[in-house]
Amino acid sequence: MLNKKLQIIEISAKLIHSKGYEKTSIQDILQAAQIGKGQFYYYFSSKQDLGIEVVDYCFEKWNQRVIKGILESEADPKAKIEKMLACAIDVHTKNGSKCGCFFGNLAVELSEHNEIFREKTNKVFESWIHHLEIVLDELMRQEKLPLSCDSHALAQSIVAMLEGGIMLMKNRQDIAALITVSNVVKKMVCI
Amino acid sequence: MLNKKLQIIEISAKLIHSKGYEKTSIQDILQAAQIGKGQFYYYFSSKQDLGIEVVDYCFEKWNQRVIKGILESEADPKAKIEKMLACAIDVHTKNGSKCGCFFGNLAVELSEHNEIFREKTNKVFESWIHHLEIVLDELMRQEKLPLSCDSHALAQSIVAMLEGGIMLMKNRQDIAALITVSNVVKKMVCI
DNA sequence: TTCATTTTACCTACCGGTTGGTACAAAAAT
DNA sequence: ATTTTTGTACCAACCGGTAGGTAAAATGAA
Repeated sequence: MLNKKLQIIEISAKLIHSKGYEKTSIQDILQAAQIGKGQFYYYFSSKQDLGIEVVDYCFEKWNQRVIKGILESEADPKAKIEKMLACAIDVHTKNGSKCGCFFGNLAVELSEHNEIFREKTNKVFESWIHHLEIVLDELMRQEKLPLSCDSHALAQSIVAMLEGGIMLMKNRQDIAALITVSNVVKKMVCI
Repeated sequence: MLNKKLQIIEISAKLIHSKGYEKTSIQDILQAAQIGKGQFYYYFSSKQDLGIEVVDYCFEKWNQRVIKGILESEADPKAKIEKMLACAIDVHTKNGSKCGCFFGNLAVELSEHNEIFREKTNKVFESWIHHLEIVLDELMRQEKLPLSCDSHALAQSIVAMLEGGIMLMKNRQDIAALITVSNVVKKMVCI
């Protein structure tokens, strides 16, 4: 039953998001998913194998929601950026402002010592920056921005600002930190 | 010998910075510091006790260098911000662009589940934002900034940008990511 | 259809290794 | 002689992973 496997992945994603990859033990997953060890190792060959499937699954979900659903949609560039910011605030409000960014957490935890996870998280941010850059180009064509810098540097800085803002939010356990930087982003792009 | 204790703290700081708090085992520390377990537990009552002393030590070092040495110095506000950015780039260049921010890493790893470390890392960022805000106020008095927003929001956003930039740098293992956002920060404050 | 065989799906018990931490004696310094 | 310092042996708990077995379902031959 492939449904069961997906359920294990979704439960593992929540645990890894909250506790981190290394601190999430297989025992934690077995207990949360109410399964035995045999079932786990029937679907996944190792903990790392599960981790990779979890990251791929979350990337796909995020890609559908943010890239396809917002940045590549047929809306006005200003509206796209506003939607993107609102989406981030919405997600982290629902998470109680305390577990941070799934990909950012993994990038910080693993990228120095695990090349596979480093590449996977890196692709998320590269994709985000790339698609945001395209939207910024659209925006620049219809309006002059106060900051005269190339769109790639600006896109990268906005992503950095949001990721840093999410980190401050997690550290302070207060969504206000993210809202504050979100508003500064809006001013940077004249919204 | 208090010198030995300090040496253990410094070695532990490097290990924790690179591997994270949880993944740094006491065995790792014993091996790196060439000491026995008895000596370790003579100086520290527990791993968390060591961790607290390490964070306090690093906070003091960082405070001397960045807060006292740069942001509270008698220089021009523009020069202070430039020094601060150059300092960050210098530190992470020396670290090979791959271990990230000591406090940011700990904030991401621990702040959801360990209140003591959460408060300690939070104080670092609050202090940083506070002192940067004062410098931005100085700057605003002598020059109009392109972004019309209150200095606290701007200070918080700049810290977020740098922390996010450091994360992207770590994830990409390339100092260029931090340099890019650093240059955008300069443009935001008219340097 | 019926029976034998294989495959799928899953569980329990256990493995070697590592974790943070303790007990205690030996050694060194005072 | 006594206090400070340090090495060694050990502990229970936990880690990821494996071995070996079981029950059900799918498959094939008669």
